[in-house]
Amino acid sequence: MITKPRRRGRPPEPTLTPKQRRTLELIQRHVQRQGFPPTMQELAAKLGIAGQSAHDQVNQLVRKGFLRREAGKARGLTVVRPVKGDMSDLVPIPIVGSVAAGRPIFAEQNIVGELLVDSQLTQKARCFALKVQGDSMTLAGICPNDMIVVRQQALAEPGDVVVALVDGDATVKRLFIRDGCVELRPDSKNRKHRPIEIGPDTDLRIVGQVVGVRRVTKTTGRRRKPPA
Amino acid sequence: MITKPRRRGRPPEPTLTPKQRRTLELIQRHVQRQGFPPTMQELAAKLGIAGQSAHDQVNQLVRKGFLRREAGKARGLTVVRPVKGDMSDLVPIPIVGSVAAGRPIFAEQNIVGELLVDSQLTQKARCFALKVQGDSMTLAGICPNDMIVVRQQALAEPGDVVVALVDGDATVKRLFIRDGCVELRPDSKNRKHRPIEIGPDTDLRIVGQVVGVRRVTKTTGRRRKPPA
DNA sequence: ATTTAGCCCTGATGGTCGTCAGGCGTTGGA
DNA sequence: TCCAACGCCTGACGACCATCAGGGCTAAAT
Repeated sequence: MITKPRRRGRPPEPTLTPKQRRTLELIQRHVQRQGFPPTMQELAAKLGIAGQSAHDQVNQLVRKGFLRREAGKARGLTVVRPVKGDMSDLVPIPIVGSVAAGRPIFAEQNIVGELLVDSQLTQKARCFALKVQGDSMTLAGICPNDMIVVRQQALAEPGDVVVALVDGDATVKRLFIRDGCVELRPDSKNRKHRPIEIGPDTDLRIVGQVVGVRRVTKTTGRRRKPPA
Repeated sequence: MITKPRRRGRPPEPTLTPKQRRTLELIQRHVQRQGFPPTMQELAAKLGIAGQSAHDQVNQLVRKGFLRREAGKARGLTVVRPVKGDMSDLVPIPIVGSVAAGRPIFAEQNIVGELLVDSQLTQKARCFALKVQGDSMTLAGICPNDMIVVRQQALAEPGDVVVALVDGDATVKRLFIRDGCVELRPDSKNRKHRPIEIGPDTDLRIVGQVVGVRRVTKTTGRRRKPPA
């Protein structure tokens, strides 16, 4: 038999209260969206309560083992045990018609639509979507008519699949460095594609790195139950 | 022909300088280990430079598109483009001999060894390792003699695989709630294991949630080239 | 009725943090 | 040789932030 201390008064909640769950979800979302935890007052503002109340709330979550706090530090929270539920979050990125030298990619006239992608993919970076034209990167899983998600950046590292402007023409290629020279290599069985070597006279501008691919596989007219 | 503005003076670095790379790596590691980005002075301290210098450094990384900053906010950094390299990081957790009622799990005498696990797994939570005894959870991928990594916590949600003390005896089971009653169910083809229903008189204490499994598959005496 | 948990508040305090302003030395193109 | 990029510094300022102290209300258990 286990001796029970015969406590008086209201017993502690054995689970997360709705308020606590809400708080935890908010912190989680903040970390996912912003990349860092909220401060007590940011949290309080979003919850519509006072700073100290948020502090109290967080204390409970720490006590129950959902959060860890680095005492005294700004934003010193870590989500130790994520609460269940779909935290995914879609953000729109522009679909650009073409990438060419001279005109900025994000120019109004150049945007032909919008694509919703998971915010995890873009990570707050400037991104855009682009339709693939050639078959030079099929081995890298990038096929004609695919939509690729490109993170805008002027720098890339060897091995990265990039969108680049070579003397004004846009291409998708894998970037390498050989003998101190930049080289853009295709990833394709099609032998007509050859590596492009960038000499000192060539004008190379890296537009961005491919961070995602979106493909809509063609379906026949029939619906449901395709032959197995 | 592209008109060159004929700039004078030293041109900007087109890549990450070693210092910048080091700074970026440090920030990345901080985010991974602590769950939130460092402050300017924390960064400065680790780099061995002044706060403002760290600020300058971060500015460059922002300019080059590796970081994003939430201006004016404490720890307002986000790593937009992770730098390559293995950021994995092993932390030791204690291997406990047994889990029983009465004595604390982490008591010195109870620790029979150490296990190195990826810090991503533990996420700064209190964890320990435990050797599996029965075959009641084989369908959940937990076999006899496996080492399981357990995150210590007194609360769990339906569907979680937990380590629990039922009237003083430790078991690994999957937790469910039926008719408002807690139920611990085995995941095994072995019919001798039956669900345990927790009545109001049963003393249930949840020790922790199983977050990982470690198994060393037995090998024969021979080395290399086992029969295929 | 008493006690305690959960939730929320105000006000104050002191340290932390981002940022501004300005300066120094080195280095590498033009 | 001149200029600009880079890396680094000191000092100061104001806003932000975690935390303390103390209190109030309601609900649930003894």
